[in-house]
Amino acid sequence: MTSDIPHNYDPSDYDRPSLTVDVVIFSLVDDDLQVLLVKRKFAPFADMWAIPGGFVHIDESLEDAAARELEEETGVTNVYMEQLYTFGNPGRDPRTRVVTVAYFALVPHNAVRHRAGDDAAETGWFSMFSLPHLAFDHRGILEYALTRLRYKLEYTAVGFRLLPDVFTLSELQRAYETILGEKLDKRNFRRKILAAAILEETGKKKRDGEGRPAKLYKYREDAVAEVKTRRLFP
Amino acid sequence: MTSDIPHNYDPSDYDRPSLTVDVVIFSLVDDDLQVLLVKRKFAPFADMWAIPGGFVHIDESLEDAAARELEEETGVTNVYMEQLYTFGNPGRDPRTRVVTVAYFALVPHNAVRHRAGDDAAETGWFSMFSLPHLAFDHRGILEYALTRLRYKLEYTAVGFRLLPDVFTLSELQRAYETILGEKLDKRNFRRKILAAAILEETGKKKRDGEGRPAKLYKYREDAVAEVKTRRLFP
DNA sequence: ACAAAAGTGTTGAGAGTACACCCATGC
DNA sequence: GCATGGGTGTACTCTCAACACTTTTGT
Repeated sequence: MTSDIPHNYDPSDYDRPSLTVDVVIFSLVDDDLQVLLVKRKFAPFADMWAIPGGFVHIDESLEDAAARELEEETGVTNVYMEQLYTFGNPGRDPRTRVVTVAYFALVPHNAVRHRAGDDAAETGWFSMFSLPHLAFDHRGILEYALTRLRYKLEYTAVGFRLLPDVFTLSELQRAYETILGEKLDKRNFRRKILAAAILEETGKKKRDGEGRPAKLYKYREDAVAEVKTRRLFP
Repeated sequence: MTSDIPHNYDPSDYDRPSLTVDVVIFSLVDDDLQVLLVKRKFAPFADMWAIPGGFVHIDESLEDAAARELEEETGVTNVYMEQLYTFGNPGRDPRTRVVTVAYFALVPHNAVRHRAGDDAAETGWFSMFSLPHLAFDHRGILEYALTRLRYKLEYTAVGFRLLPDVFTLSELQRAYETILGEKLDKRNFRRKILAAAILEETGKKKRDGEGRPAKLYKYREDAVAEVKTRRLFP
């Protein structure tokens, strides 16, 4: 019921958990699924890597707080982002009770502003498949985020949100293979991804490197992102 | 990163959102999907119906807080419960900033303690298909919970968590039909539910009412609850 | 014997999977 | 002309969906 309490109830400061948002920022770098981490400056876990995040301001929504953190770290706005899970075990932060609402974001790597030490915090991209030691319960959060991302890719077509505005089907397939960790059949991949009807040809071709130039595709703005999953019952 | 801030940072009380858990308690009553609501005693929304919930204690996990609220309202423990979503728009509580972590629970109606006004709060079961006016954003939370429950039933077999320990396949099918809002084919339903291999016969039969006695089934403790969903990519 | 609910199989359609060769370009 | 990656079709299998009658009990 969200707090049905008499007006005179006055919880002391110590009774109330702090609330933060953390944002798992995924990107593809050199055919590798990477995540942006920041080096902590203060105790606890000083000098350890952690998922970027911070306190929720009193007048902003959780989504806005997550988007703000994302922009502070990457300069990027308007990317795919969804709420992942809320982690709140006592003891996850040794100082005090902190509950964090975790989000995950998919950002095209070419859109990221690579900060020139502008606000001093040290950040770095790390492969999801060889993570450093992490502060708090952040390792578990990242693993859960990867599970959710993989699951999502299996029944939707959000993978292209990690690519630039226009991309080839081979690039998209490589993205799926990188994240899912398995080879996919080229013909079946193309048939299914096109059957989902969320991409359209740009009419242009990618002409670089070797080999035959590839058609460039883009997201159809009018499309619904979710491919309807097969149901257990008719 | 969950609050990387210097030690001397001291947010005033007003800077910090309050945190609650709300629990959407589903049950089947007379072949109807119902939800337990409580009547608020205090402003705002005094005398309106609301989803049961309350503050998270400083030393309990979010799951524990949700389970505590559930038990306070129903006397029930050990039921299916999962985190639904965290709602935190500023303005959802007109007094102050309140962020709520919503859970939903599936409880067999026969297990519910029907409170004899024991701790004074008025509670009531309401059909999900004819809800009263609700406090805060609770209508939206219930609608989202129903969507998630339906979605979940489509690719898992958790429906039996709304039934008593033993049940017939016809009862289970009626539960699915009630929640999904559509008729299901008896033969296909049975084939699929049994193919999921999470139920087993008890060897007993339900002998009451009219007609041929039905086999009673129960949950296989060793089964994995999640039926693997069909993947978009092989 | 009849009313009531439980239980049971088959067939056609559509989707999923596996699989190999030709095409367009740059050098 | 050859190396490189892009692009295409088909046959088999399996799952899904639709559909109707027999069985067991109580009265």
